[in-house]
Amino acid sequence: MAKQVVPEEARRRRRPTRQGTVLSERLIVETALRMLREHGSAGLSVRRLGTALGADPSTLYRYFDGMDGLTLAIGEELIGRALDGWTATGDWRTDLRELGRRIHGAYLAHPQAAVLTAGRVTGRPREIAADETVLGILRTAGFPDPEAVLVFHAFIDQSLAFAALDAGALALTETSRTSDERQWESTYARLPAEKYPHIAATAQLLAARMNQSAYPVALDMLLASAASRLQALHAG
Amino acid sequence: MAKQVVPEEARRRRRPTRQGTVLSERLIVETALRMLREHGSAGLSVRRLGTALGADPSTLYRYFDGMDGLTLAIGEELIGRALDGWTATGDWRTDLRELGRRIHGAYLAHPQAAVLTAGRVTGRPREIAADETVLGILRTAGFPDPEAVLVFHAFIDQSLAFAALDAGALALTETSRTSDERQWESTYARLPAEKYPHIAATAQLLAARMNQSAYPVALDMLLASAASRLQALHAG
DNA sequence: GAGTTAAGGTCAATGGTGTTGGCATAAGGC
DNA sequence: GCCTTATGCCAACACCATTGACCTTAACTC
Repeated sequence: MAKQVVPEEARRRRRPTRQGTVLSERLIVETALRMLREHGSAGLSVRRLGTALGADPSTLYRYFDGMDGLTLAIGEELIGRALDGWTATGDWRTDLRELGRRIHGAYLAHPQAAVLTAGRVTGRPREIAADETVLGILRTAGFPDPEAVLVFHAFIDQSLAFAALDAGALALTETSRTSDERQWESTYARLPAEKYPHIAATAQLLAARMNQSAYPVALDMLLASAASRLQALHAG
Repeated sequence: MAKQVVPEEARRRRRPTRQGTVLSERLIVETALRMLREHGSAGLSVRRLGTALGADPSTLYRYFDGMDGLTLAIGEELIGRALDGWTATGDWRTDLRELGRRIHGAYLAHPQAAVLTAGRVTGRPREIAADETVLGILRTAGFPDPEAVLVFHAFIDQSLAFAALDAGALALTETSRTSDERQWESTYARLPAEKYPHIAATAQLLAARMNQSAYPVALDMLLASAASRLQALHAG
């Protein structure tokens, strides 16, 4: 009966596994993250995680109520890492650009976990702290509350949306990913100019661009638009 | 040997399955979409799809080179539906806004499918047509090629990224979704003003906003930024 | 129409997955 | 040192995608 999961704080007996390792929630989450990073998207499975820890796979169900609980724990760890060590400069545009890139980057560092967690509202302390920070930057910059909330919403969701999208691309199997990436050189670059004049005219530029993330550009455009809204408000 | 997949156009012999259905790529994709809508994202498997079609699961490998190929075909269908019946007005900003909303809407109509496919580059005809259309709008509007490609990339990926994010929220189980949605009224609205002044000050606005999609706002901001770039180019 | 070819269906098997119930053993409280 | 039970292990279950071998029959040729 692996139904009852004992919360980490209440854990008393720590019996080493057959191979000698002593398990803990921390150790499991960290090992899972390492496996994801090292062995790619297909790298994480309960069985593999078990053997990596030197434990029977079913043992993990004493720590998490299933694969879902494990991924949530991983996601929580990711959010925490996103803002570690950030400090404000006082310039709202600089600060938001940096924060956006950090969020995006933290998720991309663990694509498989990002795909699963980027869309969820956890309501946990570190997520709340991030929201408070972004809202504070906007309100301090002079955005009136309704405008601040609009921009905040667009900023946060855009960051998470691109994180999930770009993470999804990284999380594909090796073959799927290179197949997707080659499309811009193979299929698109060879389309007939009569039928697809615009693609044909920009084929070089497309091939050079489309395999990167569009997030930096989209982020700068969002910030530029916000800046001109702010200016309009102050002028009027 | 199920390695060779015959392209749909070259298909000559159509032998009915044991249960009498005559297969085709169209039929398979449509059945897959229906299964995704009805049974959720975990509801689609080769086996289930096979039985739903009255065919042996392995038969599907005569039509697609695996689950991946099927996913791409579904994505192609979705993007195709987005553009069905659209006509240009000639005003680039109006046209792009409408296209963006159509893409976003088409994916949200099939959230589970959108989650699977929004990140993929299919390189199939209808996707190519969509790309050609958007690029054409930008180049015709007067964006020089490098700028047109940048804006195109940001526009397309932003639309797909938000489609995937918003679809992900819709694709959650009922309980997870309402739990996520309630966060803004329960957790966030009750935070102490001393520790979270900005969230507390805007709690009402947040609760009203955060459960909608931020895509329309983000789209308008992107278009506004593009417009001012275009203006700057013509002025300089 | 008869003969030939191979497309496109089926069957059976492989090696993977998450998950669970039962068992045994040792950790920690007494 | 005893007793309880938490916790690790084992075996099994029900799925999954994918593949190779087989066989049926549609469609093409003469």
